[in-house]
Amino acid sequence: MIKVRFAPSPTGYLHIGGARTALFNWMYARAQAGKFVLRIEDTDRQRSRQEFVDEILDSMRWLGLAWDELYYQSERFDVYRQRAQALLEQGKAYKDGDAVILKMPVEEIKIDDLIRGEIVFDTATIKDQVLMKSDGSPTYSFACVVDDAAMEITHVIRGEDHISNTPKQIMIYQALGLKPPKFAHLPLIMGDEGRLSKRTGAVAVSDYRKEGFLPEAIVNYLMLLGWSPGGNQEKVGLACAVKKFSIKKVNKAAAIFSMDKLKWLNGQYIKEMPAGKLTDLIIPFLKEKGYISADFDRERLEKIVDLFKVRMATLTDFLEWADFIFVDKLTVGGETRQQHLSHDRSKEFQLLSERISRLDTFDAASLEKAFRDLVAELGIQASELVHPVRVALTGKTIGPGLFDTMAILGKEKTVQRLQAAFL
RNA sequence: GACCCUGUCGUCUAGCCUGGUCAGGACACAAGCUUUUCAAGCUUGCAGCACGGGUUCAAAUCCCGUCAGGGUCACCA
Repeated sequence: MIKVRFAPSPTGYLHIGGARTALFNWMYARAQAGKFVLRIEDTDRQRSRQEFVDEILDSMRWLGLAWDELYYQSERFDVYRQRAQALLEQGKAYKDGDAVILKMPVEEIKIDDLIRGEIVFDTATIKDQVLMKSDGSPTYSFACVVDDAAMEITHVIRGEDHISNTPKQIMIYQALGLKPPKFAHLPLIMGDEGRLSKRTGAVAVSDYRKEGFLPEAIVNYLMLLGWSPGGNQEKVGLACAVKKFSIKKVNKAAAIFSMDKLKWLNGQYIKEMPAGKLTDLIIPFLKEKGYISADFDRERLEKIVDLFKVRMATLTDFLEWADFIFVDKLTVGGETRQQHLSHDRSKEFQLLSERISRLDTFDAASLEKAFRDLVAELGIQASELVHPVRVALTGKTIGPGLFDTMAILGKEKTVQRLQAAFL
């Protein structure tokens, strides 16, 4: 049975690049009916923090990447110490102060990378490697090799930045008398200007969550970076990806992260989501913003969400589009006011508010009829009144259809805002 | 600098292994349709095999070189 692992270090939040590595490992494990191990590499006690561990586990769960086994390297120091001691006794390593260092034999090392094919290294250019540091903690490569062997990892799937670590680690396997696993080095994810950084967008998975991205969209986008399901398919669910996934079809070239495409995908997932489910996801954002309290009108909220669904790219977009429904006092920007409310329409607004006040059913169809009758009587174009009214009601020049907007705003607020528009 | 990896539209990619379809799709961009605005949707357009040599009747595809980009050279992981 195959077994893979994702081994993040809790010295920071789960990075979007790390999430992609985790995802490919996870997909490979599921595709091969193998196991997926999560190993927290917290050997650096100074920089490792519990809050980062929590965040990493939380982000993994949120993305839907469940693990079969979980390990912490900080709990395994005895194992590393024993292995180092054995190498010392066998004369394969030597001491320098309290540090244990591996003698690097000179030889040619061949890696048969599952993605890149054969890679050849000459260890003559590689220095002796520190295995145990003076403070008694293992180095990354040593702990990594000891654990991958102990946990019976069959395939190491990791970022391209680890290619040059591979020959060093193979030498450690040899010294330990262990058989190395198979390796697959994934292409890196880059930003617009080199490394992926905050300039391109959020870096931590938890930040994407806060910004209103859906886990299925992130996972979908990430899998498309360096892999394709074929058949010109863009929207791919985890289950479908698992069926089609093949490590050999993973690309070799680094990919540049595109926030535009991620947002597009996120919007696609939002559009196809039932209003009820979407509402569930938006409620926490509304509560945090103070737009709704505990006893809000669920049915009405679902209608509002449904109205804005089609134009949202992220969940937080809703907060910006629909803010006028939740606030009591509307503020209209100076420029917008100048453009649409500088011409005095108080007479028309007054007539409109009188007409709609009399409506028994305050729905879009009735509102539209009342509105159109009025403009016909006044002998003006509908658009002459539509735009100023929208601005007066929403503070925006853009938004859903005006009659839907009025209906959802409700009679009271609509009339009140119409009458207050030119005061 | 040394070693290693990579190179198809602006971006993500299909095609490369097993040479021979106008190099296909998506995002973005532009135009049109629709329309009370913005979106969404539909239609159309723009745009690419890094360069130079080979091999071959035929090269994005196989080989070599050049150039460009990236990664690693820690008692960080």
